[in-house]
Amino acid sequence: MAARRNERGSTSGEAGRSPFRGIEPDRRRLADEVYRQVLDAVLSGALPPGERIVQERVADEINVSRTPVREALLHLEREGILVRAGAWGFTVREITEREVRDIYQAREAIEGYAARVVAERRDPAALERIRRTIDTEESIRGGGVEVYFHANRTIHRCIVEESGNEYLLRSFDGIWNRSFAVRMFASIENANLSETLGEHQALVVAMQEGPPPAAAEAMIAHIRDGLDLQLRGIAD
Amino acid sequence: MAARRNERGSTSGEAGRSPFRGIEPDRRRLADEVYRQVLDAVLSGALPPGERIVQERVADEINVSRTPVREALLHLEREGILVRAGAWGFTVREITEREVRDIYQAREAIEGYAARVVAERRDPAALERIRRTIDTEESIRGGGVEVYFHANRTIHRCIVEESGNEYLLRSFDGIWNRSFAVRMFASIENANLSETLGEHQALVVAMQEGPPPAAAEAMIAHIRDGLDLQLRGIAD
DNA sequence: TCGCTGAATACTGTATCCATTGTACAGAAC
DNA sequence: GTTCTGTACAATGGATACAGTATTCAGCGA
Repeated sequence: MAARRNERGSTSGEAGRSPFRGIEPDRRRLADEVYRQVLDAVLSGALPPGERIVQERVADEINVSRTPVREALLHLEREGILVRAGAWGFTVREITEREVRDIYQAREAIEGYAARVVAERRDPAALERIRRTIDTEESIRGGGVEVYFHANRTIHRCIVEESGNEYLLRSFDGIWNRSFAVRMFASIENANLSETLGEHQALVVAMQEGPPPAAAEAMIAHIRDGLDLQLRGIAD
Repeated sequence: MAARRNERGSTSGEAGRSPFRGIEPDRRRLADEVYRQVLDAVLSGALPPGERIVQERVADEINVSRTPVREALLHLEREGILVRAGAWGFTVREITEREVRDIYQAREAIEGYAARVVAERRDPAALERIRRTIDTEESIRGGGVEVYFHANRTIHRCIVEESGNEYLLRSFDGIWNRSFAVRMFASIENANLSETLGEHQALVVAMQEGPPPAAAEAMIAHIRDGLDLQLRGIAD
């Protein structure tokens, strides 16, 4: 279970000057590595809600000291992924239906406004990138709920990226990490997935042609559909 | 300059059960205390942008070890208040005009939607609390820019609180801390302050009577006025 | 059998120590 | 005089040692 750190490609943006690529493009702090691993474990479901997480245990598992583990867990706690469980370390935070609604509502605020900004700019390059992202991600059929949600997230994140606002993007990531963390999508049937996937191209049309507030409303309606889907899954 | 930890009052919320107030109602982690103190120093301007912040120096000043200081600074870095400055520790992050615009834009997303939610609920108690908060805060005339901004923040935060959505509130706090941190309001003239202060009651009317999207638009317009004020201040 | 008490235990929070790294500066070579 | 190199230094990242606290559980007495 060695840490994988070679994800970053070459720094192609400024290539051609030197025969050497940076000698440590993957240099990270151990704390970041631990953060990533624990978050992945939560997102993948390996650490289900309620599971106890003890600093020393984690430290032993990945062969580091408690210091970086502690930093990573505190970070995850501040993000709302973990909660302190008194004298028993941390646990993965449980989620309530109320919180599912809050998450979707916050998404409406962020992503609705991002759609509005994109519509205001009406930048052809941005719209084209969004369109291509949708084409790519929607073509990935089959593979279950996790694949679907990854595709959906990629599409929605792309729109927020194209708003060009770092603060909106940061809020987006915080909210989506939370929602993934609790695996709120576990109960959605594959059969329903295509319902919302097809709506994305309509969003692009709204951003490209409609007035900006209408683009926001289209996004909000789209997210509300997703919430209905989610709540039906919970009810079943 | 020893650490002050006796700020929390008695736990009045659940009083009456025991004649003793918890023997450690003020029990906090040192790291939180350090976080608070450094953040306050940044917000108050005692640590201006560009100022070097060294862990050991801070630790000496408030008589703790480097460990809690380290945690606090890393937390502030993740929130975007500080940036790492290579071998010179941390510094308070500078801000660009572009970022001022992004901050206001993100506020439009969050607070605009919060106003919409409040308008959708149309809860008399919530509206009444907002109205009272506005009355209280707007009555505080004089005292300079900092007082004005504190009042303004209190009013806006109250509206987001009444949306009842934890995620919106969390995003709100993150954005406002950032904006305070860089003291982006330093250049606004007192003379202009009353311009926007008077608009708040109109917001309540919009939330109480108008359709929810109109309440959002009213809030967005109000924030945009604030941005204009801010940018005029920068230009001067 | 049930409740109370006190010790063992299992954690986290804090302090301190060590290793690593990046910067600056002085001195030597060209 | 300029540039390169080696060394000193400053600051962080990580490991480990220590202290405090909350929980559990065993044992004792009513």
